[in-house]
Amino acid sequence: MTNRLFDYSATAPAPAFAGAGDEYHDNDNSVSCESEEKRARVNGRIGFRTRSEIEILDDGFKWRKYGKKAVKNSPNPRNYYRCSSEGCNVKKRVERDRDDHRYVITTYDGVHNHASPAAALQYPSGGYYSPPRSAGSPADAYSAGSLLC
DNA sequence: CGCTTTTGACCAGCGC
DNA sequence: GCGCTGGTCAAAAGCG
Repeated sequence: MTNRLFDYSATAPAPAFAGAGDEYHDNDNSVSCESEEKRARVNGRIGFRTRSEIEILDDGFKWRKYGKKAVKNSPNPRNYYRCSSEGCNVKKRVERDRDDHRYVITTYDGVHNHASPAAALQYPSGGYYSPPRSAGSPADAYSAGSLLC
């Protein structure tokens, strides 16, 4: 990786990272989503779409790719990333939007139990988690709950 | 030298 | 019971 150029046209719902992470979920509406919710049984799962030309969004953490798989839902392959920090078992799923190729769907699985290297440089206050620099308009950011269904 | 990336295969879970 | 999809691991190669 090494590309730090990202269009933060959209930003991740930082609050969800805090730990409470009760998932996103537009709630109501998807009854079929329930099974999906059960399967999740992992707290701190967030999905959001970002308008970016690159699929590797540098959110300040060091991600190591550990797998790639072509899913039937989208003609594009899905990439699986994992936080390279020891003790941090946060996983990230990145795939291009099926309808808008200029959008990438990023799904975080888990919560970082350490401050991001980049955040440490900017927020040496020993913050648990520091939101990605630059606050964009959450307009594009939306709960991918319906998307994952 | 160390770390990351890449591809393939294997396994598990769920649905029909 | 079988098939399918998704997800993860492992080994090797390349690059900085």
